[in-house]
Order: sequence, then C-alpha cells, then structure tokens
Amino acid sequence: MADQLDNARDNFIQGMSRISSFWGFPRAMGAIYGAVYLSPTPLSLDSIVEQVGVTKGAVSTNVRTLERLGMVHKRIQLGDRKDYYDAETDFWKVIKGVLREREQSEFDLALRTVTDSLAIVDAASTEPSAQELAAFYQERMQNMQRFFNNLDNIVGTLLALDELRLNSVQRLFGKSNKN
Amino acid sequence: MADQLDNARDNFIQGMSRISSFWGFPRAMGAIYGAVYLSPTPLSLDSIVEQVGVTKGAVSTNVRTLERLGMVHKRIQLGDRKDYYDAETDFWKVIKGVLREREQSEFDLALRTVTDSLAIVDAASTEPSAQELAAFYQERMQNMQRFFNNLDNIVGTLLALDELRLNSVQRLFGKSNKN
DNA sequence: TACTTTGTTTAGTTTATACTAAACGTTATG
DNA sequence: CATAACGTTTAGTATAAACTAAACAAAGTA
Repeated sequence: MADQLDNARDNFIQGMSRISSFWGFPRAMGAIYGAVYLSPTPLSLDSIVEQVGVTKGAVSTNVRTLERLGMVHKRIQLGDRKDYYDAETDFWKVIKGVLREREQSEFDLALRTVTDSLAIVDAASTEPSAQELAAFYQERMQNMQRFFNNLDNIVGTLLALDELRLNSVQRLFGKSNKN
Repeated sequence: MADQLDNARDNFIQGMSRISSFWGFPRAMGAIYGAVYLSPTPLSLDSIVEQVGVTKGAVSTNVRTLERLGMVHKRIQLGDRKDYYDAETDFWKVIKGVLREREQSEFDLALRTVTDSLAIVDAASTEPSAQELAAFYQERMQNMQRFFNNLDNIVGTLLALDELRLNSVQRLFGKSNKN
C-alpha cells in the first residue's frame, strides 16, 4: 500500500537528516537530499517543502548549498519558471564535493595557523634564554605542519585525479557503486 | 624573549580551538589539546586551566573525551594525587581515534536507518498498485546501503591493519610524520 | 498596469550545546 | 577529626546557528 511506502520514505528522510546533523550540516539539508534522492522525477521547491515539512526559505538556502556541494542538480524545464532538482547518485562525487568545500574553506587555514605560530617562534628563537623551549616548540609545530601538508597533498591529489576522470578512490577500493 | 614564545603558544592554542570547532568538536577541546601538545612535560588539570583559560569543569570533561579518542594520555605519578596529561603526537593515531569513535557511534546507525527503511519497502512491495515506485525505492536504498557497507569495510580494514602495526595509510602515502 | 507565481532575503524566535560557577565526593594530611 | 587538595557532577547561563514568518525582488501573465 502507498502509505507504507510513504512511511518508508519518511523514515529514510528522517535518517538522512540525522546523518547530516551528525556530520556538522543542518538537519534540513540531509532531509532535503533524502527527499530528492527518493524521487523518481526532479522535485520543485514547493514539492520539497511539502515532503520535508520545513519552510520555503529553509529549503531555498539549503538546496543552494546542496547544489554547491554537487549533491543535487538543478534542472530547468522550458516554459516552466519553477526550478527542479534531482539527486547526485554517485556517492564518491558527493564525498568529493564535501572534501573540496572543506579543503578550500578551512583546511589550509589550519596550515596557516601553524605556519603563523611557527613564524613567531622563529623570530624569538635567537634569544638564548628560552632557546630549548623554542626548539621544542619548533619541533612540535613543524611536525604538525608536515602532517597538514601531507594531508593537503593527499586530498588535493585525490581531487585532481578525479578531475581527470581516473577516479582514483574507486580504483583503489573497487567501484561497486556505479550507476 | 619568553613572552614572544607565550605569544606563539597562545596563537597556536587559539588556532587549534578553531580547527576543533570547525570539525564539530568543542572549542575548548582543541585548545586543551594544543596546550598539552606544546608542553615539554605532562600537564596537570590546573595547569591546563591556567593556560587555556576555561574552568576546571570544562577541562575535566573535555580532557576525558580527548583521552577516549586517544589524543592525550593520562600519566599518573607515584605520590602525587594530580592527573597529568601528555599529547599523542602520532597524528595518524589521532585520526584513527576519531574515525573509530564516529564509526562505532553513528556510522552504522546510518546503515541501520537505510536497512530499516528498506525493510519497510520490502514488506510493502507485494502490493501491485505501487510496484514500480517500490522498485525504485529499493534500487536507490540498496545503492546507498552498498555504499555504506563499502565505506564501513574500508574504514574497518584500515583500522584493523593499523591495529596490526602495519599502518596501511602511512604505507600508502609515505610516512613522513613518524616521531 | 495590476496581479501571480516563483525564489531570495531578512528580522526574529527557537533550540542545542558548550561553558561557568558552585556544590559534591573522595582521598590524603596535619 | 578537621581541613585541604583534586577531580567530577550539576544546575544555570550564554551563545551560535538553524529554522520560521513575512517582506521583498524578479519576471511572467491577464
């Protein structure tokens, strides 16, 4: 029966919203993705409002970030002023989108923080009185800096490879989610 | 001069607290790790309070979760009632700890959510009227389920390999952060 | 031109949560 | 036994962020 399916869909949407919130995104964002993901046809903004149960404003902003992350795609239809959205079903792409976002925004800010602090230590390291402490700070900070650099390179490489359609992650782990 | 070093340390601590908050952890947690990480000797709870500038209660709770994640280690000294903490400096271990925490807690809850929804659909799939929609739901949900399973296996494998001291990630990408 | 229909923006409210302040339990010590 | 030294717990507060409600802009239509 159809209400059973609705039941399943609601349950799924609720789960997605929980996962979303767990990974630091708004609850509504996951819910919206869940609704779009379970729709056979692209959904209009109002349909999403209806299915998810949040206001138009919330859907508007959240669907925009979803599109920026590449998790949904806007489909415009000729002669129809509404915007329709369907879901990205390649989850590696989804992860890639999230990684890219975080990479750019605050990922190398971590690096910059460490580099800045290190520069301050370097400037003070000539003073003999606190020399051993300065050396210790330098060692620790350099270790962290190295690590962040490595991580940055790894992520950057993965993204770049994927850009070349080689899709390294799938190669590494066996792509069992192609559709 | 020493206040220059203090300056560098404060800057570093502040940066760590920002990174922490960005990844969904309390700000104080990152700050505490930063303070401990930059200390040549294990720090008592009160020293942390002094350096970070939050209350004892906050340090108490945050340092406990830090220890659960394996990011700091408690060092007790004979004849001293205070607890001392030093930092885990192997950042792969740190990541491993965070991954393990998230893996256990809410990671397979995601899986369970999808599985549950799928079960509901399966139960309703005998009804002929909504058959094609049910089939669509099944396909989508199964795809996601497969993906989560793969991801779970990958993470589990990496953790298990690391458990065997093979430290697969370092092998894969070249370990330049050994100390 | 006036009126709909769509999506966006904004001001205000709600909510979750990290943190503070202080009480508390426990164990040592005079 | 009383007091002190630690760490934990709890009740309350502050704050950040997501969401609501409503005004708004844009662009088509009568």
